[in-house]
Amino acid sequence: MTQNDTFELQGFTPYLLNQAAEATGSRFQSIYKSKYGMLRTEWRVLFHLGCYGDMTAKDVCDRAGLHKTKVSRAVSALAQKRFLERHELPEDRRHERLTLTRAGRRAFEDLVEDAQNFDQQLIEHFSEGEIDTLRLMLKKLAEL
Amino acid sequence: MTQNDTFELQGFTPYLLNQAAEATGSRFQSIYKSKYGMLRTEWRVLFHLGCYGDMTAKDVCDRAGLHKTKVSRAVSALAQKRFLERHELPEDRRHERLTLTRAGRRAFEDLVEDAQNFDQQLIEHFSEGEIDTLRLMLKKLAEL
DNA sequence: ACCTAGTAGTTGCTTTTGTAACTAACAACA
DNA sequence: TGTTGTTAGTTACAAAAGCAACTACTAGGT
Repeated sequence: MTQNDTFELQGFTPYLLNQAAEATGSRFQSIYKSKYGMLRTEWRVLFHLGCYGDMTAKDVCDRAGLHKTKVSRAVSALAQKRFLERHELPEDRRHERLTLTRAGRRAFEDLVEDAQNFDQQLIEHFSEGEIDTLRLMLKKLAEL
Repeated sequence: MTQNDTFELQGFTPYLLNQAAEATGSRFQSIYKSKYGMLRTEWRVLFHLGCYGDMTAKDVCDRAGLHKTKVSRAVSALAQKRFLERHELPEDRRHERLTLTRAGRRAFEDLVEDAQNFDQQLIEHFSEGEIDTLRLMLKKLAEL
């Protein structure tokens, strides 16, 4: 436990981001996992559909930055839970429109509440200005 | 693509954190992966030893917030690459002190440079005040 | 009509992670 | 000296992620 080079791991941005994301993400995951047995990717797909309305799997990939196999499997899992339905588009039968079922929408709305409470608990440790800065920076870092 | 509930995914802190961490992390990963064939956990263990000096696997677990199986496998992989050596402690033979070899230290020092350059490129998009705020907030979020 | 190229989504196989059970060692105390 | 409880680290098995090949379909020439 000696040694000290100039480099400080605790100041390395990707490491800090990862630690913060891991800590908050895994805590939040336990909520939707215990309630609905959902994986993180399933949660994401559900929320994309819930927040932005019907779209194809490809749209979800692009918006969320997820690989198509991951989305494909998440969609299958959600379909099996009867949280969404797939409808082939007649104008191009390669695409399928994903739509939340009533049960899917209920789950989404339930989890929105949890998400809001969770986020509230996170951000109440900071000032409004800090939160705004954080959000702005994270968005920028995400698309760099 | 219609529908819009009050909840905004782009404002949900864990989601933003995850996107930013994923984007920066995977970009940086490609560096040490291509150079040394290292996985993320291996990189972390290497950097813990390089930055903070010799310690046991347990110490790494506690400091980095990693599960012991993950660390165990990363240590094995690094040992196989001849980047570290394990020495059983005589006063308690359950523990083993992990020490970087010369090759391990060289790899570490090489990657420190990459990390510094990488971080430089990230933070130059922001003001010093913003960076300070970000680091502080991420640390706080990580240990909440 | 046919050929080529490209796209949405799935499937199969490999690598990585997570979980729980295990081994070996120590500590405290009867 | 046992016995019980605890800890560091490994291993075996199951779940999940990554990658590449595949199917089914559309589009644009010729």
